[in-house]
Amino acid sequence: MNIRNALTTTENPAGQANAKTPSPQSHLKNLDSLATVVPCRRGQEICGQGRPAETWYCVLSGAARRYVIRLDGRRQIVDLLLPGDCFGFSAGGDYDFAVEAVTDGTVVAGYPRRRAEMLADSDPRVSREIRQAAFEALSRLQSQLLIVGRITALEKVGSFILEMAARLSRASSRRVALPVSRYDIADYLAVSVETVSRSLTDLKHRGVIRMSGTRTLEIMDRDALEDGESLAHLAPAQNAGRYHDTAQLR
Amino acid sequence: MNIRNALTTTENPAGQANAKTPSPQSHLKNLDSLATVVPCRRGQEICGQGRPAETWYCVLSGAARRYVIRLDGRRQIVDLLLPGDCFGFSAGGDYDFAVEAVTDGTVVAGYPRRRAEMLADSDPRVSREIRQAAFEALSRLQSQLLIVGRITALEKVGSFILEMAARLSRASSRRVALPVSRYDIADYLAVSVETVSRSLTDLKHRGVIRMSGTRTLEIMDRDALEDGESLAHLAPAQNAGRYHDTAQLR
DNA sequence: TTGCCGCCTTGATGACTGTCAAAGTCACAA
DNA sequence: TTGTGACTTTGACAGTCATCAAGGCGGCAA
Repeated sequence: MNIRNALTTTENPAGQANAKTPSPQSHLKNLDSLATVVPCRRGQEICGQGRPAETWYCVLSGAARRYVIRLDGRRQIVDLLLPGDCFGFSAGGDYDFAVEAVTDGTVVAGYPRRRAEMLADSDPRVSREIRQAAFEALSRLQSQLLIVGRITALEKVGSFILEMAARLSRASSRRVALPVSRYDIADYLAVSVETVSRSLTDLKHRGVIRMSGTRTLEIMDRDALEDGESLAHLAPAQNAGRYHDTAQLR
Repeated sequence: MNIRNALTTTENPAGQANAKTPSPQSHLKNLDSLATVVPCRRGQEICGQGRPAETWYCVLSGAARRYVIRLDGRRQIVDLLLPGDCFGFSAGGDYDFAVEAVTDGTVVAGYPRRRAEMLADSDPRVSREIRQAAFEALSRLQSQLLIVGRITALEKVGSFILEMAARLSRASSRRVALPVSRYDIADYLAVSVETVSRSLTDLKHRGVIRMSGTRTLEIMDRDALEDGESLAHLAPAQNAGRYHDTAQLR
C-alpha cells in the first residue's frame, strides 16, 4: 500500500473516528522513503512495552492508544493517537509503554529509527519534522495532564470532550464522534468507567451535550464545558487562588 | 559566567535540592556557543505563558517548575526541572506554560531557538542532542501522568517520593532532599496541600519513610512505596484488572 | 427469533479527599 | 527576645468517587 494512498483513503470501517479526515498535520513526509505502512485490526499491538525502541510511528488513519499497565493490573492510557500523530519516541533504549490500534481501520506508518536518524543527520528538513512531531507529542501529553489534573470527574469528562472536539474536527464543529469506548475514556482520565458514564449522563441532563447513540455527541453549551467551574454544583469558588498565596511566588 | 563553571559550581544556597550534583546528563553541550547563562532568584519567572517561544532552556543547577494557571486560578505544575533537564519546547509559536525558579541558587542556560535550530540544521550532533532532550521531557511528562493518574493520594505521594529519589540521586540512595514545598508537591500531584501533608504523616507513621526536618526524608520501606498496593488499607485488590476484561483488548 | 457477548448505565455504600478553620514550626530581622 | 511571614500540620465535615452488583442495549451468529 502506498503511503499517500493510505493517507487519502483514510476511511474508517468502524465508522466512528475521523469521518472528516482530520488532515494529518504532522505525518513525517520527508521520511516517506523509509515508511512501512501497516494496517491494523482493533486491539492489535503496535509497540510492546519493554521491547527495544527501534521504530518511530505515525498514525495515518483510525486511532491508537498508548498505555502502560501498572503493577496492580490497572491500565493508564498516556496518549490517544489520531491521524497525523506520531509516537514511539523513547529516551531510553526500550519503549516504556505499549501502543495498540483502537479500531479496525487503523493504519500506521513505521519508520526504522536508526535509518530515520541517519536521514535526519543529513537532511535538516527531516530533523525538524521529527523535532516538531516530538514537540506535538509533548503538547498532547501536557494537555492530558491538565485534564487528568482537574478536580471533579465532571470537569475531566468535560475537558476530554473539548479536547476531542478540537482534535477531531478541523473546524470547531459542535459534533463529536468519540473514537473510543467508555473504558478507554476512563483509563485516559484515570477514573472508573462508571464515573465516566455517570458524568456523561449528567452533562446530558444539564443540557450541556446531546447524545446520538453512545459514541456521537453534540456540544450544546461550550462555555459550560470550558471553564468547568460552571459545572460545579455549588458556590463559584470564592477561594480560587488560595494555593498561590504562598505557592505561586516567593 | 562561564557555562562550564555554572555547571561544576552547582551549589545550592537553599541547601536542599542537589547537594550531590545530579550530573546534568542532558545539558546541550554542543550548543554551548549560543548559551546565555542566567542565575535566578527564587520565584523568578523564566518563561511566561503566552509569550513567544523564542528560547530553549536547560537547568544547570537548582530547580524550576513548569506550570499552567487554570481559569479558576488553580495552578498545575506540569514538570519539575532539575539540573540537566531542558524546557521551553513548544509546538506552536508561543509557550503554553510558564516556568519559574524554585530556589535562589537556580541557574539556567538559554539558547535562542532560531539560532539553535540553524545550528541543528548544520550539525547532526546538535540536532540529536535537542531531540534527546525533547524525548526526556516526554518521558518526564509520562512519569508524572502515571503518578497523577494513581488512585489514592497516598500512592501519588509515594510515587512522587520514588520519582524524586530516582532523579535526585545518582545512586539509589535512601535519602531524599525534596527540592520543593508542600504546595509545589500538591500542585504537581493535583491534590490539596493538606492531603500531601497528611499522606506524608501517614507514611511516616507506617514506618515507610522517616523525616528529618520538613524537606529531607529517608526511605525505609521501598517496596511499600513501589507497588502502592501495599499502602491500601484494605483488601489486596482481588479485582485488579477488572478494566481490561473488556478494555484492554477488544 | 433466540442467545451470546461486548459495552454502557444505574443504584447503593463506604472510603477518600477537598475545604474550612486553626494552630504549630522555623528562619530571620528588629 | 519578640514579631512577622512563609510554610506545615491537624481536626472536622461534607461531597465525590471507586467499588460491588445488577440490569439494559445492540449487534451478530446460529
